[in-house]
Amino acid sequence: MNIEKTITALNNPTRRNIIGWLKDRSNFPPALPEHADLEGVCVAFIQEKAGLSQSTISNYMGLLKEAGLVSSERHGQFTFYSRNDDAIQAFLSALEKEFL
Amino acid sequence: MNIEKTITALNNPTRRNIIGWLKDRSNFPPALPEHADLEGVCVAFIQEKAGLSQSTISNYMGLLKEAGLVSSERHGQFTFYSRNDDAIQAFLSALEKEFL
DNA sequence: TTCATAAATCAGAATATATCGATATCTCAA
DNA sequence: TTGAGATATCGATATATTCTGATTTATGAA
Repeated sequence: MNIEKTITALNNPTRRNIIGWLKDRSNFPPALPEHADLEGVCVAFIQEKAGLSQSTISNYMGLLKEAGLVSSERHGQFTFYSRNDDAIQAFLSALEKEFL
Repeated sequence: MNIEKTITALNNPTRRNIIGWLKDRSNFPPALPEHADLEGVCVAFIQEKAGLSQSTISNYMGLLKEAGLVSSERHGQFTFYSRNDDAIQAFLSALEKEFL
């Protein structure tokens, strides 16, 4: 848990939104039938929801992943990103410890 | 509680340290006798502890105050800053609500 | 009223972040 | 093996942040 990197990753409204959206798969279009059993959401769906360019979202997902807030799995041409609940919890605990 | 402004204020190690230091008055030199009954710590003490310039610390305290994380009281030529525990708690709760 | 001190504000240089379009890489399918 | 689609990476520009020293603005004391 790198608190510096994590705060920086979350210091952006779109990236915070992405973390929020990923709480619930139904925030995105239904997965293709062949992806029905996979965790996570592909970049294109996140991009569409965020309304920013593909390169920006790819970059954002990289930052969130670097910070440990999401994980990714590649399946074919798709990369599926999902929340890393434990890391998010750990971050909040670290903040409490530092500030309270 | 402006989560954007607050995260930005905390997205800096020195500013996070300041919030931490202000938990305990004994992190700073003893107050002058004529200030013994006042809350908070003067800018000069914070500056010395942080090891950054006066203008930087004054600016940082302004950001923290803008974000509601500290309050200030002027007494004579001195400005005393103290933690705003409620706001810090509210921020952590807001983060939890947004992310968990 | 004038001086010294504490803090705030200003102007500026260096670095980081946001965001894009273009290009490169990877993988499936024809 | 070629083409198309999904991501990732690159290069660039605009904006924001960090941090400084210099200046300005209080304020208390001589």
